[in-house]
Amino acid sequence: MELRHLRYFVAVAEEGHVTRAAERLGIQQPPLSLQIRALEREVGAQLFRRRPRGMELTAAGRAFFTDAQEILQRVDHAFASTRRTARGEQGRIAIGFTNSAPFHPFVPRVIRAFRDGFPLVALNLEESGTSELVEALRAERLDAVFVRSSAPDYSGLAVHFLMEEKMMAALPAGHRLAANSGAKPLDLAALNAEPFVLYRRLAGPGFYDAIITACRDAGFNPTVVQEAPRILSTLNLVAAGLGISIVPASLQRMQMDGVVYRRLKTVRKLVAPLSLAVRRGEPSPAVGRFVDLVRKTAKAFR
Amino acid sequence: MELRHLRYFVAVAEEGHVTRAAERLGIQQPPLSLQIRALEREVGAQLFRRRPRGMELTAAGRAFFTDAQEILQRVDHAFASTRRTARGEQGRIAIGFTNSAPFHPFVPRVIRAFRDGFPLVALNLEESGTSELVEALRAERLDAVFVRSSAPDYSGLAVHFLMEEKMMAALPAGHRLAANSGAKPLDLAALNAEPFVLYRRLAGPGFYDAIITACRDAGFNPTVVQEAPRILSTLNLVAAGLGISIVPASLQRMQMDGVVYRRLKTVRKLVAPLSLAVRRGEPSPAVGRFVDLVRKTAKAFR
DNA sequence: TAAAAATACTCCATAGGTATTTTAT
DNA sequence: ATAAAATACCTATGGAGTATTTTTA
Repeated sequence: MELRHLRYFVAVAEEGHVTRAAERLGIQQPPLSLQIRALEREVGAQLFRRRPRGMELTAAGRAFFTDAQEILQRVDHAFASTRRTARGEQGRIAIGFTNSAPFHPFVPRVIRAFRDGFPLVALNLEESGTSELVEALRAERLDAVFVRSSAPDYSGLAVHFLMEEKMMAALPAGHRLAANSGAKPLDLAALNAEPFVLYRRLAGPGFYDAIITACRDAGFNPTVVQEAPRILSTLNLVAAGLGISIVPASLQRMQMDGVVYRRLKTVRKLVAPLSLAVRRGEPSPAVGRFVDLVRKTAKAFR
Repeated sequence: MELRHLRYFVAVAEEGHVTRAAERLGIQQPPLSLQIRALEREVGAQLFRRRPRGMELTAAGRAFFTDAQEILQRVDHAFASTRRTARGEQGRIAIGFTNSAPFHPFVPRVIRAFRDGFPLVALNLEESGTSELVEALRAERLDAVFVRSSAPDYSGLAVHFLMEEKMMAALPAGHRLAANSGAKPLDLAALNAEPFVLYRRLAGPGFYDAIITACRDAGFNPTVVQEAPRILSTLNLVAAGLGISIVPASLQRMQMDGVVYRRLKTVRKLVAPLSLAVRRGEPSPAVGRFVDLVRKTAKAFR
């Protein structure tokens, strides 16, 4: 049995005449009659009662008619759905974020833009530490990951740099250096004797190492009094007066009581990059669309 | 596109190799390759990524795979379902009963037997007056009707006689004729002066006319003091002492307080037939099965 | 280099066309 | 008598077979 038989059968059932159905199908009556009889033979049941003025569905024919219509409809649906998937307009993408990424205004904005542009692509969003995300990406549990480190082990992955932002000093309110916060940028060396609260090294080695290196370049070895598991915890600890920290500028959006931000003199490498990592090789169309949109939006954002 | 393409596609997707799939399908590799490419061309999307060691589904291919499997499964289902319908093992039958029919023990028994024998045939059961039932049967709202009249207007219908039962006198408890109820059959002429309560003529002309005729043959014109809309109402009125009635023997099953039954001397035509009416012409297979079972069971029942 | 898919061709089964007959009211 | 399906026969498209080449890890 072939779909042709279903198409022919439906036409005859709807028209009630082999001749009229043949006309509609663009073929002649005799071959259509033969195909219908072949179908009946294969199904093993009479589908039509031959009347002198046309064809009438039997009970079995009515049952088959319902199914045949559904099958043909499903075929059309499968074609359309597959084409959409190939164009990247339909599917499912799993996206990961490091804990600090969602605070950058670009990230929620671009996710929203993708949702609007590709409403048939289902998004799975997951927040975790950089190393877990990269592992999940390699294991194909995630398709794209927003990371903020400049260079962990990205082998086998394609990392698209999106943008970077300055780092700022986060000081407890009332700290001596917080006094003239509107003033000129702070010299890193001025933090020389301060106790540091930093985002834990294991979860995201990028920031931690960059800060330590920058301090050493500025001539001192910072005292890290505590590591925090999440970037927000870092600010909570600063607010509690345990020490100072250095965080991406976008964290200013968090108007957190008890924390004052102060610009830092530009130092090479002491920046917070934002990148999008995907697996190397041909991505699924939907992932391709996502990467394209993220890169295009990032270019416009800068 | 034809089902062949779906069958071939599923085989290649499942095997991961054109060569192995061709083997499984019993054809050669080159034509299978061609069919797969033709399918891709018609869908308008690459379904496989050609690897040096086999074929790998693309995202679009995975989407199509799910649909293709469902479609093929549905085709199998349609065939099986249609065959069952043709054999009368599946479908829907609407059956009607006159008000008095369900009291005959044969009726619930045969319905139960059909349910057990043909569990995939859905039954719609409806109880109504004979004329309404016959009209519904002609209008194809019903497929088979249990009737109890011997001869209303059955033109265009096939009426299968199933069995008949005696009529009995239903007397109020304490009635003078109810005294020796275990005694010999009552002569109809003995009811000569009694007030009669009868099942209304409009709903079921059969009983009414048969009783009147029988009484006249016995030499008197019965006084009908009330007509009841349902056979059970008749018994309620008898129990209330309004009069006596003549009802099918199966009504004895209703052990109704205040009603005593008494056998009648056999009188020609004063019997309660039970018949099954269907439309003339070729019935649907399920209806055919039903009629066959009812007639066969009735023969055994007699 | 080796396994697998693609290409080039040949063949024939069968879908479809043409002409005519049969059927049922 | 007539409308419609069935039958008979013919044609040719395209699915499948055989032999060979190309591809890529």
